Amino acid sequence: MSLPLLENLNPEQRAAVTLPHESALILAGAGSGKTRVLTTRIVWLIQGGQVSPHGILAVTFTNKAAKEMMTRISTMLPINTRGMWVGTFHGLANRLLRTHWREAGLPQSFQILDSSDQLSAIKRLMKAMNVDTEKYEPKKVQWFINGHKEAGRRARDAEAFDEYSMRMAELYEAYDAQCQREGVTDFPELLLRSYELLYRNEPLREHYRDRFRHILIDEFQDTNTLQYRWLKLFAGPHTALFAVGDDDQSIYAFRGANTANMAEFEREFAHGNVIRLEQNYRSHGHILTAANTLIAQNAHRLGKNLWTAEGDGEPIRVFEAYSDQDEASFVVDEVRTLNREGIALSDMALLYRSNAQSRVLEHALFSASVPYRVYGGLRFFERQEIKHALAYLRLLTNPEDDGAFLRVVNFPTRGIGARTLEQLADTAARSGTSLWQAACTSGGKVAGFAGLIEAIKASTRDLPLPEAIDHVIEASGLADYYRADKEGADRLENLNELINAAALFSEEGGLPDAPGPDTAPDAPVATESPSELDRFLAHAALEAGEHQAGAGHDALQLMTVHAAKGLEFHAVFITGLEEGLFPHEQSTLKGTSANEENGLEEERRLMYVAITRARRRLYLSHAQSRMLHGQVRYGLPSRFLDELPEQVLLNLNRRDSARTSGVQQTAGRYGAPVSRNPGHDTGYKVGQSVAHAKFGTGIIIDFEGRGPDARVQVKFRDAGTKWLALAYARLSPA
DNA sequence: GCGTGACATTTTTTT
DNA sequence: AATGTCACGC
Repeated sequence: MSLPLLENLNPEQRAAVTLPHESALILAGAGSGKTRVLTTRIVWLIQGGQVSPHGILAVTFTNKAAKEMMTRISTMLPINTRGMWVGTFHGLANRLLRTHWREAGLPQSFQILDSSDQLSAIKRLMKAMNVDTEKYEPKKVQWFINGHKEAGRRARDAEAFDEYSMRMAELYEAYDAQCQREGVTDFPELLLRSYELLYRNEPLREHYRDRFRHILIDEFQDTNTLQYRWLKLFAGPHTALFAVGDDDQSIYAFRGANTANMAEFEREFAHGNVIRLEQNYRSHGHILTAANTLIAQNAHRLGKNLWTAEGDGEPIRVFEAYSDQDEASFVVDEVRTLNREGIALSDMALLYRSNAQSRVLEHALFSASVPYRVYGGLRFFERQEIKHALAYLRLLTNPEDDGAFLRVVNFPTRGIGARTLEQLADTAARSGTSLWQAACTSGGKVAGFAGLIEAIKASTRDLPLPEAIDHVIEASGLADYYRADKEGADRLENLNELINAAALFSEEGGLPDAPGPDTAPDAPVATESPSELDRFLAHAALEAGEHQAGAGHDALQLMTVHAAKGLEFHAVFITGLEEGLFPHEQSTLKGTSANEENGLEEERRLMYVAITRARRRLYLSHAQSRMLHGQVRYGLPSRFLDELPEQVLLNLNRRDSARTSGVQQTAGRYGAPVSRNPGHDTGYKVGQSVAHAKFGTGIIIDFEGRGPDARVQVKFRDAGTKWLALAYARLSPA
């Protein structure tokens, strides 16, 4: 078969695309055309008549990736792709549960809690159970529950060996009971519940196994235990699994991703059917060399080495700033220069390890009037006014939802306080009903609220979705509340935006997360399709919304390294390359030495991801001092800088001789003054890098005494923090 | 019942 | 620095 489809593929890519009907593992390095191979394979399978769109299941991790895949497929394949199941794990699980809600033991209008809803639900539960939240932190409980769910364990399967874990398991069980009572699920529950559904229901399982001939999984290295088992349930004797992944880009182990799934998949399914995509089409040579050298220091790898047909390109620029502000000014200068040379701002990325670092950078960019856009942070559907509006909607469709009830019963304030609610909760608990039902039989202000909800329900029954939402916002008093608030203009605008989002959702038919009416014939069991409101609410929970304004303008891209995965830019700045920040201290400090090692390796993979985002130019910067949690902290250069081959680096500081010899210098080249304690003529100052014969390199973080008594506190990179007497410790400037 | 001020607490992120 | 939580007083 000679298809134009395959023309621009290299031999490995072509081999992957045209694999026979067998399971295979594709080890695809950064920039090796992974998404292209995946989508081209789907198109190739359908075009060649090997499978109908109906027989394809394609799974991704993010909505963005799912959309991207869908778009690419439909441009290559001008046929109806409706029957194809393409989506995120959670989106597909939701689709399954909406179709088979009865068999899954859920109410038809079950709602989905996001992380913060889940945390409130846990706090509420713990309060009702009189659990000491000092001893059992709600966050830890959440972590415990989700961790077990993601490993496929219900409360009764949770390991409980001491008082603490037994109590945790009890809470887990009670939490699940509460969710069931209220008709809500959380994110991991979607997966676990649909897993159990297919596991127990053989006819249903056989139906889907027979249907899906080809299952394709993107970013396989990010799958957790439950997701892998979920996939395996779908794999019948006639199913070919096509897993694409890169173990070197696994950066979500901290939340349960299990890289071992790749090795296991190779053993269980691929049977040596492994294709490596190692040619990188993205970056120039020096950048790849740096990435390869860095990642080679990880012990646990499947092994892979990227190469490029391009030349070496430019060296990697390394810059040491005096302070975080100095670093920010440096970035601003370089960005402007590149922009003047014709590089679009949107083709440059400013990366950092943690969100807190963006503040200083934003400030500098704002002062210099460089347009920028920050990714991450608060998402659209997570804003409080949106959550309030959604809670009203949830209550309309699912009155058992106590969480939604509590969120809005007194917002805007209706004089229903803690005391009243306590009594209401008592009544509900005694009769074993929901707060809503208790409210319907009570009097006073609570009855007023119940009447309000009933009235809204009646008047929105026959309205189209956007108008119904509009009515809810007005009738609930939300609109008036924010109109009265002098800082409520933005919130009102967002509420309007919610109506727009609903209108858009209606137009598009609500795909791909929820099944439209067209998918009902797929099901072996007849079922009513969910209401548009239910589908919209699921959409809101599952796709928190990269729904941000200003996407069309040329702006510098700011984001965490995590958020940058899958993207590429002409120029990339990786900032804050300091010990403790990147690698982050939290990732290496906790737990056993094995955990520490794993933590460090994950940080290194994170650095690998960051480096491989760059096509042509890469900047690495670190600062000697940085404001963190309101205090100045002194940090050593990240060990990752030492792990890069020197011949591909260009030290920008050396061009400025004043910087290296300038012991007296107290201001960075870019103007930000750095405060330093006078060293009392000892030749040492706070913030200075020093070397010790035994402890290695470190940085002076404090100073006390003078003359022969002078002592310095040094934070060593590897040996911890120590006080040293200058008269005895043989320190030397480093 | 509700608003205000003192207090502690800070990873990374998607769904 | 900034944000959320909690206790207290009106």
